Amino acid sequence: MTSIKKIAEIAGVSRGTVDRALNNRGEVNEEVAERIRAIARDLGYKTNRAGLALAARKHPLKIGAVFPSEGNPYFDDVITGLRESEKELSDYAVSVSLKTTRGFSADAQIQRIDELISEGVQALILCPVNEKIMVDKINSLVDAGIPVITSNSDLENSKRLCYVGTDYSKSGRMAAGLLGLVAAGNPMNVVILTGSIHVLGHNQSISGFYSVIKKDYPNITVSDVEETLDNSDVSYRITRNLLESSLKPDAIYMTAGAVGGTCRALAEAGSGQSIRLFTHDITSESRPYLLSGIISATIPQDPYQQGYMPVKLLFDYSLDKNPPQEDKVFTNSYIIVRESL
Amino acid sequence: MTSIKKIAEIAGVSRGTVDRALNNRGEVNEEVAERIRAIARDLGYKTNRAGLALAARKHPLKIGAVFPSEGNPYFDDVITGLRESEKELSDYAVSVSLKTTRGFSADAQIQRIDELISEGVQALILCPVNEKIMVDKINSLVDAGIPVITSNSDLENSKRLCYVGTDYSKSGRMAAGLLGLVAAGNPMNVVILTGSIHVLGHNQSISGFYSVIKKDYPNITVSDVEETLDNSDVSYRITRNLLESSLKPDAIYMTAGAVGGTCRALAEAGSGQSIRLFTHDITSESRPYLLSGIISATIPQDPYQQGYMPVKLLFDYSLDKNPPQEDKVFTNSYIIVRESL
DNA sequence: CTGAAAGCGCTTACAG
DNA sequence: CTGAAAGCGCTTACAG
Repeated sequence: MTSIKKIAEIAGVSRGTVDRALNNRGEVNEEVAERIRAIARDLGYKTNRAGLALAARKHPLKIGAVFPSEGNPYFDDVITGLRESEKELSDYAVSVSLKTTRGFSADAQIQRIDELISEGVQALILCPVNEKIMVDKINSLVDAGIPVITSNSDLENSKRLCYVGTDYSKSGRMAAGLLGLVAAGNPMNVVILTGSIHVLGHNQSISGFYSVIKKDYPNITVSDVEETLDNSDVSYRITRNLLESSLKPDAIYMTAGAVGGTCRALAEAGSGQSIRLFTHDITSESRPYLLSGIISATIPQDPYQQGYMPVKLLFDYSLDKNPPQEDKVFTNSYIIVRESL
Repeated sequence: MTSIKKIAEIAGVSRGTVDRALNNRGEVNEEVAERIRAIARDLGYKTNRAGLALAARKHPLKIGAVFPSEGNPYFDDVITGLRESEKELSDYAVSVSLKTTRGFSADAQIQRIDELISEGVQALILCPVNEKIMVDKINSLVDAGIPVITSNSDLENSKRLCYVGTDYSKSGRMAAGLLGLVAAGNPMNVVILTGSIHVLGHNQSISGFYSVIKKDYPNITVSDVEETLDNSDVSYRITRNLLESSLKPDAIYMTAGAVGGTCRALAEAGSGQSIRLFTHDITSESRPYLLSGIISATIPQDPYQQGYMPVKLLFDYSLDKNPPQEDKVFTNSYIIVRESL
């Protein structure tokens, strides 16, 4: 293992100079710097994280996070991941300050961000609403030297470092694959309940779903797409209507939240009702319904990692200033059934 | 953050003494030790891994691993996990030396273990065959101060530190849950192809499978259980026979390997054949069959973690000598379909 | 039984 | 532009 010390000896300079050269801190003669870099390259130098971490304790890293988690159990696991990551990095003087909002409001998010900035956070994790004003906010933060990672919901056209979250299109394709499996070639009529047609992710799930049934499962038809606005009162009402409708669907596919309302309506209709429900995610609210069989199967999208990864990535970035390998870090989607719990 | 230095100041002793007291190295007056421990407790002292790691570089940790991976693509991901873990810990002077065997032979495994010991490894990761002689070997290693973690396959009655791997019973239950979902209340006749009735894990999968269909899916019947011995020639032949049999099953559930042989037989029978195949794991061999629809769905068991976790756990153990929280660290099982790839 | 000192690999004022 | 030194938190011979 090559260390800075060894390189310094070989180059005949001090360790400080090697540090400056290798980390492009300037203030070093370009010829000397190039010689040092060449030696490092030849010896396959890799900076040692333990040494780095120890030195970094003199300048702790404060990370801020803003999530619309109030009243939304989906984010429970995201926050667990966030805290676990913080705990694992506590030896490296990393701390995470979390602010929450209820619902999706750009104003509320910006307010929380400003609070965090005044607390002195040096990096941010955001789950931004899809509005121009948030793009501007993110860009001005990044310009001011505060790196931003988007989690769960992306703003592609902003200067965020990267996105960590669901591959919504793939999740939709998987849902279609699962329905195809269950339909087994027989006709199946599906109603899609989506969150909002204004939310990019939800639309991507629907497109993914359609792309697969069009290609592989002509026996599956979608008779309706309705918005729940992630509101369980709305999803309850819609589901009640479906149950009474003359063209009762064989299955419901929910791309987003408000799962509780639909489950409640199906549960009230009793075990005789024959609509099968397929959802994403698994929360404290939906869990009992998977156990009781109201939900046939669900496709979670690793919310834990959506909290865990951004902290790690911002820490890495603070050390080496190299942006993450991937512009979009997709979390795993996988199917679970009652017996998985 | 409390450090050893701070505790030393408060206790009015040297850092060396604090270190000895907190890590039970002996050679310290019991009253002084107790006072130091009390201070550490009150201040919520947690040893800093970065400092620890740096000091540990003077005594690098060499871990040995023995896997029956030759000719068995299942272990590809296990080894990827092993190497990734090694890479992440390289700053902590951890290295992993891997030896492989072809097939399951206690003699071959013991020979590899002895080679590793003579290379000076200080801890071992094993995927032991289920034989008394391996229990004895593990026990004598542990008695000699070499901690052992079993991966993928356990020997519960040995002195291994812990097991990392599949919850076979749960995997079997999930498979049954999935078949129940697909059967949708209609009669379904299943043939189980297992690896060997002498392998504990395979039997646990079968029991798990039965427990669920007995409780929840009376419409599912198991007409036959056959052994493939993880040999694709055998599974090919069995599957051919099933295809020609008068009581052709609706589905095959494979608990173990030899998936390739069954897939080949089903593929040769053409798309008109109506047997649906459910398996565990996903390998370079089985992947194309999931893509082409020969395999309806599969339940991998996170082989990557089976390599990744043991290295981390042995490293942690080398630092603090505390055995892992769990006696059995189960890796995740989850259902994937073609669209998951 | 205890302490002083050196060292793991890195960074960073400070002095020149 | 460069070096010497101190320090992050821990461990460990060595001396007493």
